[in-house]
This record gives sequence, C-alpha cells and structure tokens, in this order.
Amino acid sequence: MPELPEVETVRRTLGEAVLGRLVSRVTIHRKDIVRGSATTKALGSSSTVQTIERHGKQLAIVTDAACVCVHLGMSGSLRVLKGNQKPPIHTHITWRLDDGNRFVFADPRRFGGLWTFNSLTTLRNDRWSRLGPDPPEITPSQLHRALSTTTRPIKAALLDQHLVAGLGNIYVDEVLFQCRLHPLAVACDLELADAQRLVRAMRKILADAIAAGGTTLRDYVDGAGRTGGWQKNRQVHGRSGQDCLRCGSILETSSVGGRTTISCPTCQRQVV
DNA sequence: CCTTAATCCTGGAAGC
DNA sequence: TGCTTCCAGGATTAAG
Repeated sequence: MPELPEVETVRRTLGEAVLGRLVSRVTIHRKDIVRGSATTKALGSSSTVQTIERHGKQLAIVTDAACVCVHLGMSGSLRVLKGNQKPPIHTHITWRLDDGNRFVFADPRRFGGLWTFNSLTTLRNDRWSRLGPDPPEITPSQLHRALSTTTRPIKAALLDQHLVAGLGNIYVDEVLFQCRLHPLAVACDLELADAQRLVRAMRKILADAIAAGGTTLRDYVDGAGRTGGWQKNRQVHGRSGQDCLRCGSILETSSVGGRTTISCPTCQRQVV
C-alpha cells in the first residue's frame, strides 16, 4: 500500500541511518527482483550513500558509484536492521553498512522491485521521465491539461502515474471525497476550477499524511520499523456502509478502474 | 491511438 | 478445527 506519503516517510527514515555510510557488502537473496544489472556493484557495494531521492512512489538510493531505483509495489519495504535484528520474511536484498547495521528490501508479493542505473541522471531520463509531476509540483493548469486528454473516470486518471505521480487507491478516494467529486466523473469534463481544488486537496492530504508518518492498515512500516498514524484520518477509505462524515448518507462501494472504491452518493458530484 | 481486463504474488480473512 | 475460496493492489501486458 505504499503511496507517496509512505514512500516519502521511508525516504526520510532510511536516510537517517544510511546517508554518508559506506556499503561494505550487498547480498542478493533473490536475483529476479532486480531488473537491469543485478550485480552487487550495481546495487552499491563498496560505495558511499550520497542521497536518497523520490519521485512519485519510487525511490532512488544514490551512491558515488551506483543508482538503485526501488519500487515498493504493494507489499515492499525498505528497513534498517540494527545489530543482529532479524530480517523480515521475504527479504530479497541485504545491504551491509560500515557501522555494522544493515538495510534490507523485503517484498512478500513481489509486485515491487529494483532497477539499477549508472546514475540518478540516467534514472531520471530513462525511467522517471515517463512519470507525471509529483502533486506538490503540479500546477492546476498542468493537471487540467493532463485530465483533458482522457475520457477515463477521474479516479482512473489520478491513479495513472503518467499524469500525476504518487497517488494510490487510498489517497485518491480521500482526495475525491475532499473535493466532492464522484470517482466516475469524466476526467476531460472537469474544469480548471476542479483541477484547482484537486491540486489543493492532494497537497493538503499528502502533506498531512507525511506529517503523520503515512498510513498503516496492515503491514506498512517506515525505514525504522515504525507504523504510520494517518489511517485514523480517513474519511471514506475502509468505511463502506458507514455514514458519510459530511452529510450522513451511507457510503457506497463500487469498482472504478478495477479498484475498490468508496464514495458518498450524495455529496460527491457526478460529472456527465 | 485509445480503452478495459487479466496478470503477477502472498497472506490474511471469510466461508463452509 | 481445517480446508478452500476470495480478496487486497501497482504497474505491466494483452486484448478489445
């Protein structure tokens, strides 16, 4: 379930433990989780961690000799292990640091993965260039223009990482509820004012969720192993059949873009 | 070019 | 209690 706030929280918490550290050894437990060159060198062995970057839901662990793009998918995690701390189940890659600690990539469902690049520039040019802007960066007119190109439901469009990067199923439902927009509203029928409201809501909700350390429904923990706290702020996700907190109607479940969707039939506006 | 649907995978929950 | 079935979902791929 890692969406932008969870991935950003991982970026920050992992960074606290690994920035400036030398990677003394990399162990590949499962090779097919790595796309591109799956050598320990390409994964950062014998190099120093310089920065961890994020675009949308993806991270880049950048050393002075390697650049590893990490996508957590649905169940992936990047965690620091102190001392002899036991690695989580389904740990696929282990990085050992010069301070004796380790950090690991684990992913039970293997929807995530690692992609190796020569540099952050190459990653940005070859991979991240296909993603839309992050919600904090996108302008209302940019979003309006992106939405104008598709007849898909607004929810499907917002989940498309090529238009705007970082939203997943949980936050997109929350954003649409906040904006009083129905998930099935046709994207290209929305007006600039709708895009303005969407941008404002995305920024607010994602910023609040980052401040709360992300949302933990079941498995998610940050780089230090801590759970998030934003789940208690959800207005619609996971509340099917319960009262709308705004108007009291019963929240309904549907499937939009193949995803379970919760919305209020009364106060979320259907457009065409 | 566009869209939607199937697919990958495991573990937890629900059903029998 | 223990087995089976279903479901969760991000992104890619195939199909319509």
